[in-house]
Amino acid sequence: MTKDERLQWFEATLEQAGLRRTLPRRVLLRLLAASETPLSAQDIYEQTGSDINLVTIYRTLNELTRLELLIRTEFGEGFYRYEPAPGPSDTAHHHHLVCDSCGSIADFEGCMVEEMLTQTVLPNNFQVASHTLTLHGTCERCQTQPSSK
Amino acid sequence: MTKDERLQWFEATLEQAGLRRTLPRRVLLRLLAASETPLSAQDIYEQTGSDINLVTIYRTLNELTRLELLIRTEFGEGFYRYEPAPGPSDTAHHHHLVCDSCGSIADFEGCMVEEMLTQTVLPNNFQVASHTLTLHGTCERCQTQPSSK
DNA sequence: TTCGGTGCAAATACTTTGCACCCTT
DNA sequence: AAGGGTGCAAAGTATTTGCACCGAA
Repeated sequence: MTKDERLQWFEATLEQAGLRRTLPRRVLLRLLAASETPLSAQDIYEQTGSDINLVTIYRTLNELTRLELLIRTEFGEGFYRYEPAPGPSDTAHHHHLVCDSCGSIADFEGCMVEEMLTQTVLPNNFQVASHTLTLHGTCERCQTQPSSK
Repeated sequence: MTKDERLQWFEATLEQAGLRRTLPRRVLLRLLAASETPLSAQDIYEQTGSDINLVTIYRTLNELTRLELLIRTEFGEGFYRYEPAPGPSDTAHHHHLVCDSCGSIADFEGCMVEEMLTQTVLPNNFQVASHTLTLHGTCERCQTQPSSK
């Protein structure tokens, strides 16, 4: 999925939900799509130079998450981080590696949870819709020169 | 691991950490060990009939988590839940099924993430120490009679 | 023109901290 | 006796809500 396709999908989804194409929404989507790692509300606020009200950022993040344009995850820091959803033709979602030493968050592709579940018996016929997998450990940099960030 | 073995492990760990065996700590460990699902600080506060100060509960939960006697997890509710750690002879940890309809949280055994990782290439030689896996979806009850709790 | 959207101020929810007193070791 | 532990009050973060004004359709 290219950056353009992604933006078009965003716009289309907003439209068919009867939502307006406003500046804050576009800015947020652009920022999140360009980011290497999931961003917090505070991160976004700072990256916009405080031009968009923090309350608006929270409201927008909630709205876009409700529309499933964003994914919300908590990495043990005490607040949520957001990133763009994989998209409608979901085939390649990813998960995250969290370094417990420096706090860095990296993506990792090649999730095999789906395959794993075909070999697993779930209690009470639970119907799985999605899943979250986060690996904790130590990143390469922290393995040699501990701490910091 | 029997309930008695678990309690002994708790006491021993407290002792060798130089921590005192106090009423709040015992009560918390007992409550958590007896619970079917992970409990929040508020849950525990209510289950003790408000006998133990909420601040003490938070402090105790942090302390026991630091000692790795408890596992802390966020299930998308906006607060943390705690449950007893698998124990030193960790062989069978478990993960959770969260019903997005009623919010119920159930355990599920038979995690195969470890095996999965042997077949996965992680970026930058990331060294995995632990992982969190949560399945979201619909529980059996909610598949027939939606909503409520 | 019409609602939905935004900003500001204030409120909430969860969690942590400071300090004096208490109790396990 | 001594130092860690607890309770109470207050503070700190993260996030939400009420309301008047603004602006996209």
